[in-house]
Amino acid sequence: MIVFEKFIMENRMLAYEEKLRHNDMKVTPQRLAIVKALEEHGHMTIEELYSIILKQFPSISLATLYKNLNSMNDSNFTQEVKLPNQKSKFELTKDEHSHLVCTSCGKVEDYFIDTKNILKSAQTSNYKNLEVANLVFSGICCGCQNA
Amino acid sequence: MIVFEKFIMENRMLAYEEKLRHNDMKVTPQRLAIVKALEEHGHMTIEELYSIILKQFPSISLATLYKNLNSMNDSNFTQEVKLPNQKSKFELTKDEHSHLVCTSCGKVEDYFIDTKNILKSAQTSNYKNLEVANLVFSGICCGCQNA
DNA sequence: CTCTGTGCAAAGCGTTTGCAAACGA
DNA sequence: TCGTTTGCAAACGCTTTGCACAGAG
Repeated sequence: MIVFEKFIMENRMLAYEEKLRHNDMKVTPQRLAIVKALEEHGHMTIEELYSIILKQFPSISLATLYKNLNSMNDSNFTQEVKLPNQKSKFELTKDEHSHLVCTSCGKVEDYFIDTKNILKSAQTSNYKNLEVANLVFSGICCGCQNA
Repeated sequence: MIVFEKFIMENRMLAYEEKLRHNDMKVTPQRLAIVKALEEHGHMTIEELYSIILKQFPSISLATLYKNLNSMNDSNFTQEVKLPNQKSKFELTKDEHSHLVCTSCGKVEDYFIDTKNILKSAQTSNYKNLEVANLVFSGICCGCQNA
């Protein structure tokens, strides 16, 4: 089973390498480390990313991290998630989804909800073609509620 | 009619003064200018606010603006609105509402939508008491569509 | 071989802080 | 009068830039 999951993960990383090349970005170890960290940890602030990657690349510079995040954001490979009362976090771009945020521990979770109806109900006389819904729901997660 | 509207506005400003005092904030001309600008212009970035207020108070400093926005945010008198692909804007705190954003001109509009059902539908096994929904809808506003 | 990416140091920019003087209550 | 606020200047922290070298394709 563990072997199987490892296989899945390796495959996913290969797909990311492909995607990087398709976006005219070279596949460097540093870049892969960023992708892998985001893949493993989900939503991360720049500092969190930096401290994780620093373990693998003690010589990596913040400038490199910023440059990479910027180019990856530009090519829509990654995305910034703006959150209330928190620093922005970054995630690998996936299908459109919403976010659940714990106001106690700050953790962010993806939530796939169909936004078509919500978008439709938000149409006004001034906006007839709303296309993107950026939804963030806040509350206390079960972990924090039990503690 | 114009007299009437002026009366309404003056009344509103008096209410803001009250609210400021209730939050242990002194009513200074600078503070009132910030409130008035937000009341008149709706959603403003710090730079927009600064350039407007500078016309009334050529000597106001950015530090004053920041200090005031911070204290007013802390007492929930104003609120920061985080937007995709834009700098944050600030608004006077009103009843909970959502935002419509034009991806072309960047304008932000309040939209009062009932979030109870949306919140309910976003409950997961990990979040049973979602309380706040931060919704931003993006599209092209009619003004930009016609142009 | 060429062009992009990396790492470093410096610059840049937005925001905050410390302090003396001004001001609101 | 007393405590808060203002304006200035300096400090601060995060992000970007320029450049020489390293590395991917």
